[in-house]
Amino acid sequence: MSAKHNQIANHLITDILDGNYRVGERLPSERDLASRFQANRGAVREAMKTLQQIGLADIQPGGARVKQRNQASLDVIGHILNRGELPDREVVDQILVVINNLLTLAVEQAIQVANNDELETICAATRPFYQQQLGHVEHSLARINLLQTAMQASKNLPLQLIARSLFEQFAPNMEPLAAFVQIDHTTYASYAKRLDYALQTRDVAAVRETIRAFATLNRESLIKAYSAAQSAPANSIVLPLQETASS
Amino acid sequence: MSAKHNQIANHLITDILDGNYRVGERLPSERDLASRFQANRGAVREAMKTLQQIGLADIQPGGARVKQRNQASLDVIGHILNRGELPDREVVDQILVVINNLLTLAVEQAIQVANNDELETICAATRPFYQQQLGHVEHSLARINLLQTAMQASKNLPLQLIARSLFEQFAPNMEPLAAFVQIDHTTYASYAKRLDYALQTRDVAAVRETIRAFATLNRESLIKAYSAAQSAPANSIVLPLQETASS
DNA sequence: TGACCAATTTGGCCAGACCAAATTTGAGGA
DNA sequence: TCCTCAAATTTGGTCTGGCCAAATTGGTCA
Repeated sequence: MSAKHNQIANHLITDILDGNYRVGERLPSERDLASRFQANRGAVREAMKTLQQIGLADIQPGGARVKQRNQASLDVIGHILNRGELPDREVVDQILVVINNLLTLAVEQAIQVANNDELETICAATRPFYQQQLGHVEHSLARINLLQTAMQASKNLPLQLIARSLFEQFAPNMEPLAAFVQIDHTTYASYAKRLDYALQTRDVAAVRETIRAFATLNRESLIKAYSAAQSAPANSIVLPLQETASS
Repeated sequence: MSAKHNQIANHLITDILDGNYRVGERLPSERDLASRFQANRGAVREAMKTLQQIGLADIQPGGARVKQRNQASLDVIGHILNRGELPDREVVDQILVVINNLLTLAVEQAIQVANNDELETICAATRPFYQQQLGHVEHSLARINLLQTAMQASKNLPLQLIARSLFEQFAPNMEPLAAFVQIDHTTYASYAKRLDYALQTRDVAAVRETIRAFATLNRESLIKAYSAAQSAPANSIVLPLQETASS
């Protein structure tokens, strides 16, 4: 499917994240990797460049060396989540904390710098939660929309970039859990209503508190989803609606 | 100095950020760029890969197209700050807001998850501010250390990655302003002392308030620095201690 | 006018080669 | 025996030239 240099890059990334190379250790040379992957050195070169920009390897004349994970770029998150059947629960929890925090900041900033019309766009994004009956997919889209709208209204470019990068790596990797997520529409609706009101009154404290409530709700639903997913056989993850099939 | 593909990449990045290519517009072909920069296609190829991973261009068979700035990766920030004599004041302000927020979150998390020894490392990082006489450089290093220590203690990987990426793009680009920054050591010391105490008593509200105070202080000193820098001729930026030289 | 098809352009990849810097190695001296 | 320093090797950076498949483009035909 994907381009060859991506295959190579992904292979190397997986190897590094799996700990097959120790930090500071030298990666095989480009020529070596080229013969291993039966590829041209140019393709390997591009893969190495990916590693470098993800921040997993420091590549210099003389050899490429593995860097520490917490010295990497934000773009590793997606690859870290991508390992294993389910995304790492701890990292997911940490991401939720950060996203919640960024969303709070965005709305706070929006209240400070946005005019009524711009603020109204955020309010509009809260309404689907309590004015409509949403399916799983629509609910998810509505949440994404709320996040993006808030980021837009904050007019804070770095904030937008961070939220985008983080979320784009987060969302697709949560797919395996999606089928196990139960959404408490009623509670969600009431929180959304509160957020809407808090925004219109530009009540920062209420906004902060409401988003915190959202976060708690999300976190609880995620915990349940993990429990459900882990108690289900691996082969039923793709088809959670069917009976437990034979191995 | 730098590698050729970096020169090409920087040139293209500057062009895009300067608006020489409209969003959605197709970039020149790799072969075209290769002849323009008198370089090999392979080098251009690596430069294009940089653009892609910075998120400024979407590169596909058929042509590479310019993306919107707010759809880029966090790694554009450095390049955005790098344009012009002084870093863009508005973006700098936005970054300070975000960093302040991330620091607050980190300390909050640390208070939640870190044991006393780990929390003590943050406290230790506050002490240089009020137990020692710091020069400009040492003061700067102490601030960096405080930030990093807090991130470490938060044990939140995404948070660490974001803060690191953001700060590493921010700090070097503030260099042109460094000479104009006046540090209010006395106030800084008193805030540091408050933060130390708040940490030891695990008082989240006090921490939050103190960091906000820090942020205000930083912001004010930055505003003054901009005023000073802008009133000084361009050629004196490098040598701010000398008399205003002839144009 | 609009749909369809061929020619061209473009990115992806490959082969082999040269250079400069870094690493490794080995020889010589203390 | 151990250290030092220079030679040989390895490694990344770049180059030339070429082929392939997908996307774009332009012209043709209905």
